[in-house]
Amino acid sequence: MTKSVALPEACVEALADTMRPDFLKALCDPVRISIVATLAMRTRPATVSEITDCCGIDFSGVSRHLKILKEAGILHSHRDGRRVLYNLDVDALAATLRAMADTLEVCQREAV
Amino acid sequence: MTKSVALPEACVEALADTMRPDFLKALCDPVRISIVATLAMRTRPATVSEITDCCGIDFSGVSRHLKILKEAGILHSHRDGRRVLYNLDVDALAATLRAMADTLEVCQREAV
DNA sequence: CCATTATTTGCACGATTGCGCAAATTTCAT
DNA sequence: ATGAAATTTGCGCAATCGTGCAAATAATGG
Repeated sequence: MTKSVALPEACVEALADTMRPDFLKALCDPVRISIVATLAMRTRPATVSEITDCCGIDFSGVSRHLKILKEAGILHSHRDGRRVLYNLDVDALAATLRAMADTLEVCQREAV
Repeated sequence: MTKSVALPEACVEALADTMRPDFLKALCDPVRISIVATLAMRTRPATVSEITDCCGIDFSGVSRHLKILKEAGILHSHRDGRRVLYNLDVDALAATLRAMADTLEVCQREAV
C-alpha cells in the first residue's frame, strides 16, 4: 500500500488560484507600481489628482491605471462629492503575495 | 523634541527595491506563469522541450519566455550536453514575494 | 566529417498597451 | 440654471509584446 500524498492536481489548482494573470498583470506596469507604493505609504485614501502628482503622466492615464488596479481587486474606490477616493488594502495585498509564496513552497515540497 | 521615526524616503527606497518592474513584468504573462508553476512542482530542472509540453506554444517562444524569466532572476540555467536545463529556486522566489509583502506592511504602519 | 538533436535568434506580423488630447459625465457651489 | 471642478471615456497613435516559421548555433554520436 502506498503512502497517501497530496495529488499533483491540488497543486495545479492552488497555483492557478494564487498566481492569477490579471492580478500579476495589474502589477507589472511601472506607473501602477508607483501608485501602489504611493498608497501603501498613506493611511488615508487619495484622490485621482493627488495620485497623479506621483506619476509623471496625464490624469486620464492615471484614471485608467486605477481602473485596472481596481478590477484586479488591488484597490477600492468610492465617491466623495466630486472626488473619487482610492485606497489600497495593504494587508489584503500582502496576504495575496504571501499566499503565492506559501503555495509555491508547498508544491515544491510535494514535488517528485 | 520629536520622537524619532523612519524617514518616508526609507520606505520609498524599500518599495522601489522590492517592487522591481522587471521582476513583476516577468511574472505577468500567462505562459510564463505556467512555466513557473510547472517548475515549482518539480525538484529536478527541466529542459526546454519538457517545459514546452506544458505551454501551448512553439518551443522558440518558450525559449524566449525562459530568457525573460532568467534575466529577471527568477530562473537559472546551465547546459547539459545539448540540452539546457532550467530550474526555479522556489525559496528565493517565495522570499522575494514575502519581502514585498513585508515592505508594504512596514510602510503602511509608518504612514502618516 | 556528417547527420542528428536541442536550443537560440532573426524576422515579420497581428494584437495589445500606454499615452495625450479632447469631449462627455458627475457633482457641487453660487 | 449656470459655471466650475474632478473624473472618466472615446479616439488615434506610437511603441511594445507574443507568436510562428525558418535559419543559425551548439553539442553529440556514428
